[in-house]
Amino acid sequence: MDEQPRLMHSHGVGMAGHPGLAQHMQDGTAGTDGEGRKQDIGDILQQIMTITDQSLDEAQARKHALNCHRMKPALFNVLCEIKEKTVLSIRGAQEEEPPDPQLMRLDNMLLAEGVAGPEKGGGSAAAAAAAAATGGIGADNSAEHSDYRAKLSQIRQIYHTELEKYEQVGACNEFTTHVMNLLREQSRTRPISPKEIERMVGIIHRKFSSIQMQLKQSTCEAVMILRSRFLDARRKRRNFNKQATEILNEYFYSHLSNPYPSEEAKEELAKKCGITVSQVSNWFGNKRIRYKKNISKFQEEANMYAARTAVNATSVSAHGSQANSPSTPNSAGGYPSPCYQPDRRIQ
DNA sequence: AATCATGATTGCGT
DNA sequence: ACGCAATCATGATT
Repeated sequence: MDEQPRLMHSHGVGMAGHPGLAQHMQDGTAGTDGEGRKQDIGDILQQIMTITDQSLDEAQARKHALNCHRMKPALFNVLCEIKEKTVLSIRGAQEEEPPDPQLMRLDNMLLAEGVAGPEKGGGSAAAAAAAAATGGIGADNSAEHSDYRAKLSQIRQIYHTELEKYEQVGACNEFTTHVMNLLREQSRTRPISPKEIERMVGIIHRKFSSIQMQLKQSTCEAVMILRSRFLDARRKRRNFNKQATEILNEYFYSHLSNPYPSEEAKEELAKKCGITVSQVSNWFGNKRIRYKKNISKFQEEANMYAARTAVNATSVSAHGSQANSPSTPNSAGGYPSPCYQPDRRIQ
């Protein structure tokens, strides 16, 4: 494409200054007036130059004629020679980029959001993750997230249909093979080295992958915006349901001397309450500080839960097996406990 | 609309 | 990495 000026130039100067070739030409064309086509190099080159301007049929015919021309091999060699010299300047140092870190980052993000994952019904994985992140029990906030889920799957669908167009198995390869065939075809009449074809394929691939990258980037952006709008838990804070808070409070007050649940305990609590482990951690963090800050305010609550666990303990004590009942005495040195005393109410 | 309650976030120290 | 303390932002209550 871009070598036209160069060819034109060589046509004007290079050829004329090649005595050997000129000689050869004259010899070759002198006696062949059988087809009635006496052409000099200029004409042939002119044909080659204008071949793209012709209609396809005409071009095809002309190409065929050119191919059959007896001078063709010689000319072609010369063209190749010239090309070989000029092509050196084209040979820009372009190294194949290894797996692009940014692209990988985008891929990972999309995968994590459930957008790039395997085709599933409505991105349920993402919805589940979202539900877990905001910490709710299904029925409670499924309505909240249905909008989010719908929008996410919309994004997902767009992403996939767009991606299919540029996927390696799709249009990219098709286009590439098409171009390669075209170039191979042209390489019979035009000096095109295999390396050039290779280079062209590289260019096409880079172009396609850059389009893909853009697609992924904009999809990521869309997902992030969606997330920030719908899932910013801080903006859309929901109180835990009563059962969850009771479970948490029960644990807290029955472990008042050491209200620091282990990782496993947190996991169990999270499962029982239908919230995440980090939410459990948050809850205990808040609870500890707020309890400590104003113990008297929590006195009533503490007594209530203490009484409840006491009842539990007596009913369970028949079995004798207590995995994690209040093992440490209340005075072990955690928080000053209200030490359950029905008579002594709040001071 | 004020105020309180509460889950989440942030900055810091360990 | 964890906990604490302060703070934010929202939900619930008055």
